[in-house]
Amino acid sequence: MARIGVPELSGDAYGVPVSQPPSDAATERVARACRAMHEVGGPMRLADLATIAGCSVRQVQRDFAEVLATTPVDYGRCVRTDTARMALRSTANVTDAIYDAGYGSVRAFYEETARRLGMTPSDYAAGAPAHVLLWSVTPSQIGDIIAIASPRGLCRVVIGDSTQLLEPTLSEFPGATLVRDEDAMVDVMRALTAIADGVDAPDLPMLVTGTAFQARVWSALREIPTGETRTYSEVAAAIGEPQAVRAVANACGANPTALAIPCHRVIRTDGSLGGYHWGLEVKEHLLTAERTGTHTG
DNA sequence: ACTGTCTGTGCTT
DNA sequence: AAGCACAGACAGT
Repeated sequence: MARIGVPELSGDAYGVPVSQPPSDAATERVARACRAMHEVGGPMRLADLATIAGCSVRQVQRDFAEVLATTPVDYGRCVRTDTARMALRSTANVTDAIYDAGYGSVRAFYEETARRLGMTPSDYAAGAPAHVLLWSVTPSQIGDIIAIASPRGLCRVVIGDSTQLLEPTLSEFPGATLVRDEDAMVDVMRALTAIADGVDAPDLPMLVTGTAFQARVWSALREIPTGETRTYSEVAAAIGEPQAVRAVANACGANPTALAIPCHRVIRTDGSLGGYHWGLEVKEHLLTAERTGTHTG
């Protein structure tokens, strides 16, 4: 039976397919390239991005694949749809907003955003190449953990009472064939329960999609080490948008893969917990477990 | 391990 | 036909 993840990268204590955290140099190059595209408001030529990043074209492509799990052009398109979305929110003139965002025609906007704006990340995942999605559920200290994955990575992780949550969670992927497969998912579930126990676990390969902004927030969250926390303001600053504190909080709340993207490690500046989609008791339990270090190795 | 060069494929104009 | 994005393979450090 197919295993989840990237077998050739496996080989740590959990036997879980590991995607190594990107290097600082790669993250920095990607950040520079992204900043440039945000200034332009859309995709840029690869050669220009390479100049800005200070490396070869090939390296830019590799960095984007590694850090953001996407390509430079695709990221640029996300930026452009984000730009259009903002513009549409603040103006009544649809046509001007679409042209200002960098689309050559209203039709081009609808052709591109029909796939992006109109779709939730879950819908996108269901329509992605992997039409067969595997799922599993396991009990843990913080409640049942339900995980759904494609062969390319985790798509969804939810926490709670499986008798209540299972049906609606699986229903989020109406276009996919969902197969319960404990065998293929065993290592993934082991890693997720480790995180639930407050134990450090390797990064899991993920196949999630969101807006360009959400992608930046989520990759920033993955860099918070086990046992540490950041404030919403700190995360906003880390992605170069110090004023976007509320947007960061929203992106945390939209995290499709609980635990794997550790949004529970983001708290308020005053030290209070802030919010958590799966219940504040769960967030508190996770942070306490991580802080007291149940680390077994 | 990280990076650049070369190369083939596929898409768009 | 030309230009471009992309990713695999390979070599240099």
